[in-house]
Amino acid sequence: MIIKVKLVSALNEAYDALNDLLVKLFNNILTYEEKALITDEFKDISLNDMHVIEVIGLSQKKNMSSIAKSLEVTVGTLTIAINNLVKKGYVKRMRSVKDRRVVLVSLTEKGMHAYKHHEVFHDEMIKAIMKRLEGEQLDVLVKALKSVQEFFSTNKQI
Amino acid sequence: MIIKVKLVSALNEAYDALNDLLVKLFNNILTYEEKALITDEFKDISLNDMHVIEVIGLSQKKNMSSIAKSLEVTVGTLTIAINNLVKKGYVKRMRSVKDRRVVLVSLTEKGMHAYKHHEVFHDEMIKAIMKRLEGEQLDVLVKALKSVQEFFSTNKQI
DNA sequence: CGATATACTTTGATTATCAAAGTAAAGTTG
DNA sequence: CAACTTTACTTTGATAATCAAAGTATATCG
Repeated sequence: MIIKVKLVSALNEAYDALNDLLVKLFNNILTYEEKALITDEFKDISLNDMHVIEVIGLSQKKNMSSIAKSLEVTVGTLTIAINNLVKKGYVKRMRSVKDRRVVLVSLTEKGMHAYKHHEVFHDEMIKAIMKRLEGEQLDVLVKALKSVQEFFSTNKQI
Repeated sequence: MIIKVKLVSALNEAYDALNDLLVKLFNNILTYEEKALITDEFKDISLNDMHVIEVIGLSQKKNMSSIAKSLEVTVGTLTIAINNLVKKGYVKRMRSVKDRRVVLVSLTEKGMHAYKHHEVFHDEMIKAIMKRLEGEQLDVLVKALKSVQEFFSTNKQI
């Protein structure tokens, strides 16, 4: 009897802790990320802009459709975001020579700096997590997050 | 030598996995929540509206300033959100009799239904997460989330 | 009573977003 | 190969969320 009660209450504790943590985390991550990213050097771009920059990435030119898909916005919305980033000097636009309908987008030097700045933020967050976990706990966490992530990605379109 | 390389690469793997998972999870949870909440019954309110409803809560009347503070928006922004929710019948506005500058806000019947709907969503999400985790996974997840939360809340105002 | 503070609303501006219409290039087909 | 369809993107018009600053009404303090 007692054992059962104990088990249940441990589960309840985990339940409450999870609920509480998820709510708080969501609130904090966004405001933290915003404040961490929008420094004096990059004061003219929004968190949203930074996410566009993140998706464009350092490696190679990307077309509008694929960027829009990654960001889960319409191409029209992306056009406006890219207009802004071009105006501010973070991003270059080019027409593809192969297919002249296609617009190829890439980061300027300034855009790459912003990208690296963002990377540092992510890095610190991940390191902060890893520092606090010992040995196989890290493994367990990765597995746990994977299965949670699976749930969300498969149930995404309800 | 080999052992060291192995260790480092295991850590790197964990690092990459964590980074990837966190980014994906964050995006997916938001879209999942949005889709789960905005059903046929509550098709006229946004996720944002739902968060306002959540903060108002079931218990007692709240004034504008305290709600705005909880949501971390200006009172002006909240005024607009509340105008909408009143127009749609989710929320009631009253003047305090004690201090007639103060506006007291509470949920209508319809608002309470929406609140409960949201609660069910949270409950199902947490249960879905818990169901997928075995043994110590739950513990480690909670611990990891706690440390992340700590990281964010202590570093919040940069 | 008059000055100041507080609680809220309004206003004007900006940003993000979408759906739908528009434009231009590429592909298909009779 | 001319006409139609599809694709890739931009533009337009509308809406929502947001802020800072100005405005309004009430309360408090000296």
